[in-house]
Amino acid sequence: MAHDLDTGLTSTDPPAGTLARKIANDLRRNILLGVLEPGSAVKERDNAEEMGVSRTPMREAIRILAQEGLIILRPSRSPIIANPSLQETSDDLEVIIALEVLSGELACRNASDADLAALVAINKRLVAAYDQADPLVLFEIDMDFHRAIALAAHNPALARTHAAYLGRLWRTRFLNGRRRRNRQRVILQHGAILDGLLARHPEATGTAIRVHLENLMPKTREFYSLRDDMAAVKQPAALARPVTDRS
Amino acid sequence: MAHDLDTGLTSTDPPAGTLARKIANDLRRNILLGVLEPGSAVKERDNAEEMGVSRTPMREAIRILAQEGLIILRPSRSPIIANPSLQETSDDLEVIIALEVLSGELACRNASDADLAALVAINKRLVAAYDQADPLVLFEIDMDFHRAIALAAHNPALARTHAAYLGRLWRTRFLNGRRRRNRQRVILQHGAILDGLLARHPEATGTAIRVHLENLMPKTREFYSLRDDMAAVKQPAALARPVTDRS
DNA sequence: TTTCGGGATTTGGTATACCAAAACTGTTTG
DNA sequence: CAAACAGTTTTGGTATACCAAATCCCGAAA
Repeated sequence: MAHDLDTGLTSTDPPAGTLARKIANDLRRNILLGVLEPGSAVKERDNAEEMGVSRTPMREAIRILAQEGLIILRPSRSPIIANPSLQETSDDLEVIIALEVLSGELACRNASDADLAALVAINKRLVAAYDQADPLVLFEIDMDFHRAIALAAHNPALARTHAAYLGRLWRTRFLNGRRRRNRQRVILQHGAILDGLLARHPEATGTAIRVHLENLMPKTREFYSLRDDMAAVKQPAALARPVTDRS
Repeated sequence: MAHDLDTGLTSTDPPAGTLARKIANDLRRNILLGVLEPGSAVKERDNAEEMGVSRTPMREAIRILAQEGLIILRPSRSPIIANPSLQETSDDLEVIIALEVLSGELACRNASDADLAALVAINKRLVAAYDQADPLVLFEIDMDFHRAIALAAHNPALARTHAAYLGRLWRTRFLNGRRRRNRQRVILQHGAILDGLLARHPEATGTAIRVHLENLMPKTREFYSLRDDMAAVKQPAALARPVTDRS
């Protein structure tokens, strides 16, 4: 199960086990890992032939990824790998904060002992991997933690929506590069969230989640400005392009 | 534009103007109005032939509606019109409350004068239609109001997600029957929301929205128990089925 | 009468073929 | 030399054909 990367399990939508599903998972992995360049076209004909499948399931796979926000569909033009701007990313962040705070509050009311045990176990994994594992592993544990919170709320719709946002944000964070600083802080903040949940204290839990996620906002900004700086090769600001690089 | 009923405009996902889109809009209208019985099967072959189109766009339309939550896809079985249980509906309600409170708070910061003017105009329409219009018109104005709040937040992702939940909840409310009581209260509560927005006071706005939407919770419960009672023809409670009527 | 089995049928999943619109290219023309 | 143009190509949208799994139905056996 290591390195699964299947972040988009929307239970309702496309029947599992179908070819379209497999293609979608495959494409998603390549998108998340950056194998497929953001902004590049996804031509259903070429990709289908390349993978040895027909256009129909490939087409459906593209739609699945589109609804997850990883691919942008354009009228009468090739779909392209999404390349979210800073604005879009912080928009997503705002939404996921609200969703996850709600999850935390609901989890205080609805979580089963098994749910909480799972949270504790994930946290243990994170601490254990503190200073040895590679960043990708840490990232996945981090994702698991947040996913588990949404699951513990026992609201399937919420979990589904949350998972979609988590996937998009995770991809952005991953592609922007992962830093090994601040691990200590992440562990502390996860601990605070866990404390709130174990005490079944909605306000404390919500606050802890909010604090934790709001940390990502300046970090994301930092990543983007870093990227822009690299693109501008430290040229004077007068030459800088506007922040949004998408039409 | 009267009676449009196209609640599912997800800008990203499926290119507008395509046949699949038109079919989806058509199907959605029939589902929302109850022409298509909840729980009934949607056979892509039959429906396609009936509408004089091929299976491919019909298939895609079904997927669109599935992702909106109006149709449930099952492995190797015909998709069926969603028939949300009370539990699922209140789950959706919990989520939309969080989304719309966030929208209101963001709107206090981001709304343009035009956005606020639009809100005021919609509210005026509602007051004007107070005691004359048929319930469907009122319903649409109500939807427009909430949609406009999400739009005023200037967060496209939020607006998209909010619209999806609004569509599902609206359908449930509509199918459960619309009452003409409490119009006065709705108008007052919309007014309170509007006041908060015009004052750009996030807390007041958020609270007003929360109060307004939390009203729906007991009302929804009432509708469902009424429905169950009708199904049981007022028989002794011992014969009542469990609340969830879906597998 | 009930139950079990097998074949016909229904249905979604997949592959392929066709079409029209948009994009591209190389040329022509002012 | 630049801009416009026409033919070709590329590409997504749609229709149709084929396949396999699940279902359904009916008859035979206990």
